Amino acid sequence: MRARPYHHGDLRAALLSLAEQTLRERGPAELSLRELAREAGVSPAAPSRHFKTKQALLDALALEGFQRLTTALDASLERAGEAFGDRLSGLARTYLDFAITNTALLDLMYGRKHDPDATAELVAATHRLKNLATDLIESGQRGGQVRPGPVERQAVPLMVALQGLTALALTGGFTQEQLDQGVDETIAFILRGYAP
Amino acid sequence: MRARPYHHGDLRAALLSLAEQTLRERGPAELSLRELAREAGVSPAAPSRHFKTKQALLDALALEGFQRLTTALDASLERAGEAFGDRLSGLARTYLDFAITNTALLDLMYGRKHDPDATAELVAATHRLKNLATDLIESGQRGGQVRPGPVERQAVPLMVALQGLTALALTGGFTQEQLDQGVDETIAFILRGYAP
DNA sequence: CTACATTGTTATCACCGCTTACATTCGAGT
DNA sequence: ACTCGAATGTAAGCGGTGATAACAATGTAG
Repeated sequence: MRARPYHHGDLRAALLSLAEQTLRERGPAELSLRELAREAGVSPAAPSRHFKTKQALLDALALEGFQRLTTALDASLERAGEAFGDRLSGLARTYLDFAITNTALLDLMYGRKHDPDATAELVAATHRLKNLATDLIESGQRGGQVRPGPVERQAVPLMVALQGLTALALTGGFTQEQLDQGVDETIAFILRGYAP
Repeated sequence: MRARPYHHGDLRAALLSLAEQTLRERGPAELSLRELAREAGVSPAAPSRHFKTKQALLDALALEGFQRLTTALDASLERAGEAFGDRLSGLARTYLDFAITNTALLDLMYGRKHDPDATAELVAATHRLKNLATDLIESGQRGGQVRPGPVERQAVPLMVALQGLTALALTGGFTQEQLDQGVDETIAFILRGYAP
C-alpha cells in the first residue's frame, strides 16, 4: 500500500476547487490557506508554491469566475434569436442566474476589480464583459429597437440594470416570486426605456 | 503632568471613528482590533468591553452608516420640490454621492445585510431605506407621473437603478465625466420608463 | 545518469481575535 | 463622606493565521 505520494499531482487545481467550495459554503472570511492545505492533505507551506499569497489565490479564483461568466453569457446570446428583446432578456436572466448560484464568487470578482493593484488579466476580463453589453445595444440600434445615440452612453442603463438586479437579488430579501416579477418588470421597463 | 488616565473617556466612540477611518483608507481587510486599540492608546483587550467581537464593531459601524444614509436621503427629499422628476433625481444623486464618498462603508452595510445572523436593528435599517423608494413611487403615482400598478412591483426598477448606479460607479472604471453623463442618461431613462 | 527546476516539508516569525483573571476608577445610595 | 458594586481597563496566554527561509524529495531535459 503506497503511502501518500510526496507530490500531490495537481495541487493548484485542487486548491482552487476547494477554495471555491469553501467560499460558497462558508463565505470569504472563513477561507484559510492552512485549512485548504489540510483539506488537500499537504503541509501548510505547500500552497505557496502555486499562490504566492492568499490574494493571489483569490485573484485566480476571480479570474476563473469571469471566464465562466462570459462563457455563459456568450452561450446565452448564441441560443437567443435575433429579436433584441429576447437577446436582452436572455442576457439579463443568465447574468442573474450566475449571480444567484455564485454569489460569493461574484462578490469576489467585483471586490477585487476596483482594487488599485488588480491583475492586468482581471481588468481585461471585466472589459470583455462590458463589451458584451455595448455590442448588444449597438446591434439593437442597427435593428432599430434602440434609440440612436452614442453607444457609450446608451449602454450605461443596461449595465446599471444588470448590476442593480443582481445586487437586489443577493441582498434584497425578496421571495423567489417577487424576484421573478421584478425581473420581468425591470426588463419590460428597460425595453420601454430603450424604445426609439 | 498627568500620565494617561486609566480610563479613556469615550473609547467606544473613538474606536468607531478610528475604525471608519481605517476602513476608508485601507479597506476592511486591514482592520484589526489590536491595531485600533494601539491607535487609541489602550490595551489589546480593552475594545472587548465595548464590542464583544470584531463583527459587533463592524455591525455598529454599518448601523451608523445606515443612519447617515437615510438622514442624507431624507434631507434630499426635504430640499426637493414637488416635481417627481426632481425628487427622483435628487434621491439618486444623493445616494450615489454617499456611495462614492463612503464606498467601503456601503460595502460593509450591504455585506452584513444578507448574513443570516445580522442584527435586528440592521434589518430594520434596510427596510427603512426600501420604504423611502416605495414612498417616492407611490407619490409619483398619486401625482400621475408614474404609471399605475402595484407599488411593490413598480418600485423595483428604481431600487435596481440605485443599486446598479452605485455598483457601476464604484467598480466601473469610468471617468467622472462619463459617470455624470451616465447618471443623467439613467435618470432620463428611468423617468421615461415610469411614464404612464 | 546527472544536473537543474519543480514541488513539498519543517521550523519559525509576527500578528490576530478572543478569553480569563485581576486592577482601577466611577458613581449611586446611604 | 463612605462604601460597594458596576463599568472600564490591564496582563497574560491560547489557538489560529499568513508569510518566509532552509532543506528534502521528485520530475525531467540533456
